[in-house]
Amino acid sequence: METKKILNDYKLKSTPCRSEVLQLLISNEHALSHSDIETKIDDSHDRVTVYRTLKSFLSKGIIHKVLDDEGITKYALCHECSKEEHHHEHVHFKCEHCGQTQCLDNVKIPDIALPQGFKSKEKNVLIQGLCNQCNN
Amino acid sequence: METKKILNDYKLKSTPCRSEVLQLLISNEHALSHSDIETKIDDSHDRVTVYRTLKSFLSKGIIHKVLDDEGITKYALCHECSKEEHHHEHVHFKCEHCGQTQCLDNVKIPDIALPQGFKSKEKNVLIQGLCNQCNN
DNA sequence: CTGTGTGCAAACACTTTGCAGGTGT
DNA sequence: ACACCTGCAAAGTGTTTGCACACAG
Repeated sequence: METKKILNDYKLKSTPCRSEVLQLLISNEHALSHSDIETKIDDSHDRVTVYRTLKSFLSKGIIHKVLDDEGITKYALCHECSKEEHHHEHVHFKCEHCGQTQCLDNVKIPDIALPQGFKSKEKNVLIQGLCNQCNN
Repeated sequence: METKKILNDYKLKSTPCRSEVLQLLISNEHALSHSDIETKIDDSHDRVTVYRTLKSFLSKGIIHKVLDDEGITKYALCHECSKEEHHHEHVHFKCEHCGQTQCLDNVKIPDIALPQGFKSKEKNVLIQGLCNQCNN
């Protein structure tokens, strides 16, 4: 059980709901919304429990939030983060054909010069277009 | 009445609610959420009417959506758009101290190279940090 | 055994829709 | 006069909270 080990690592108790949600996020290359997750896991898990599961994953840094262009909150694994250090300076991409959102972990956000007086602490980039599956 | 002229230009009937919302957006340099707007205009206007007003402004290209880091939808005037042509390739900035979100119209989004097969059509950048008012 | 996670019910926030009546041009 | 805008009521969706019970370590 890979998920059990991960949960232990992050000091979260291993429970069926957490394992299932985590497994889903691990095996899925796209960011998933709460409702995506709800429909893909076992019905027996309550909607509220899934919310709380995601919240606990977020607070431990196992996953991060991805906002798409319509403000829909999605979640994806933190591939580049260790427990101690977090990097989210990668680009998110939403395909307008298939609707899927993904992290382009290898595409870093360039520096952007701001006007006098502004101080940048965090950057978030969402690109929309056609993904490599839909662009033919 | 500047607002009346603008509404006419965009082929929208001039009504009290539209004028008031438009005036508010014109005189405000920050992006405003629906609830910001609701509290700042005359109580007599129904919440629903404000939603519809914003939707009509959006569809005519008078304003554009700005999403902040928490997925809150805000609205700001299109300074750079004409009726025919729309540019939104500027950076949005949210100050983590005062909470205000604004368009940095002069800060263009740099080109970002995507992996093989991806095609970019629209880019959206949100930077968080301290604005020129709060950074001292 | 103890603290944490879960399920259920309910509340809350945000946004949309249908309809009847009112208003701008 | 007519099309369009508005207000009200209601419903849909997404998310949070309180509480009693269940379960993992």
